[in-house]
Amino acid sequence: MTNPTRDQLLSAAARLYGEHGFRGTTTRRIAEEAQVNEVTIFRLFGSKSALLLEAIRTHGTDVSDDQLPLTPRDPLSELTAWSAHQRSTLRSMRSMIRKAMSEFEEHPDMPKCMENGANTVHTRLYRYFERMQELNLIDPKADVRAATAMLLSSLFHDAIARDMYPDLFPHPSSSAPAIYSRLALRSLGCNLPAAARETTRRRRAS
Amino acid sequence: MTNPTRDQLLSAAARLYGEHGFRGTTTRRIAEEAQVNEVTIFRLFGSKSALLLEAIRTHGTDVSDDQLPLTPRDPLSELTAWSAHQRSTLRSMRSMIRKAMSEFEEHPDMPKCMENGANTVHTRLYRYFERMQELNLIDPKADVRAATAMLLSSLFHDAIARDMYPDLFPHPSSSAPAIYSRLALRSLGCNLPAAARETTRRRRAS
DNA sequence: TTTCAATGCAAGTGACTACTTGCATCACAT
DNA sequence: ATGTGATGCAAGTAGTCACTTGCATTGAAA
Repeated sequence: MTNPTRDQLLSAAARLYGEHGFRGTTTRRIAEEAQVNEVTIFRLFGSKSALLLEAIRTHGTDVSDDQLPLTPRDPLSELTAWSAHQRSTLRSMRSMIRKAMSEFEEHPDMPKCMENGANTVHTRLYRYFERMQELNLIDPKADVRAATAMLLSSLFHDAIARDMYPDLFPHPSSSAPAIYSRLALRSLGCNLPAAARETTRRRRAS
Repeated sequence: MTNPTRDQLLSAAARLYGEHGFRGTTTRRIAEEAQVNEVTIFRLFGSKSALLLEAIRTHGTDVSDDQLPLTPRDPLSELTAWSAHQRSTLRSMRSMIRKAMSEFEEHPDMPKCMENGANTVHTRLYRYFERMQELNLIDPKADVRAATAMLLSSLFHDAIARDMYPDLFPHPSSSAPAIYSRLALRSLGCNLPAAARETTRRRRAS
């Protein structure tokens, strides 16, 4: 059952939360943004908190359509595409993520709303690397869990902090997912087919 | 010239900022924490903003004593020690960092206060890897800038987010700096002396 | 002792905030 | 036409907040 007023309020709240955080997202602001009367917020949600919590739940667990195949065939390009996609998603949500993290102590429910999304992404990548290990595409002794963490940390940090500290990240920005993916695979001792390896080398020469 | 009232206010403000952010750090709270009268804030600093800005400047650029040598001798252990130290520093500042990042749009000065610290750390690590490259300790073609970014992102993310999403990071926490360092060196194609490599393998078997 | 600077105390100002209340309007279903 | 639910409007409540003002106190220096 769709209710346009509810939806308007939820998306307005989510957007404003990303801009102003919990305290700075006032009920007056939300009402204006959603073009409804302020009292409607309390009629529909009971309180500002309840509205914001539901807004983050709705908009904060947007686990994007996953593109990592179950069976790795061309790891570098698969991983690059997936990384680019994840970074883009995180980037589009960066303000909200920053706010939720910031308010961990005062509103622990906020980052909590995003935990499922984060764990899902982590599990997907971890499985992919495990599968690669089973197929002997990487060093059997490689620390797959650590590489997973490292690649995700790079994507995450790039997504949420590049606009603040641009010099800390690889340039151009569009190449960063490929760069991180290559490094991650390399740290895993990835044995690429000779053809794929030749391609990689040529690209790096240019 | 030291002024105890000023110092008290600055450190109270910095601490409270880490807990409550800009808006949630009220002048009344600061005064109470510092055990001074609220009006003193305006006498000494003119406004809440000015106090908070100076507090973050004072407490937010704590670039810890650097332990990376100019000439790499034992990269894995040097890097591990350095990483552990950086992570510890970041961890101790994590609430403040989260707040400052969160408030980038509304108070861009806050993350700005930390930029020098971040760039300094980045430059140190980058130089270390470059030096390694000059000494032929790593692949001459390795992307040193990318590996720098990747290791720092891992340390950063671990420091500021482990308490929120513990399952995303390597365990035990105390081993994470070593794990990240190993991966980073590996991604750079680090040629460790045979003895050092043997040691590493034994440790992983246990 | 007097003076002066630093700080405390108390009251206040004007603006903001989440939320409530009572009445009115509108659109849809019966 | 009537009834009902959803929403708007307007006013209000009680509390919070950064900041100001006037007077008082304290400690150090001359």
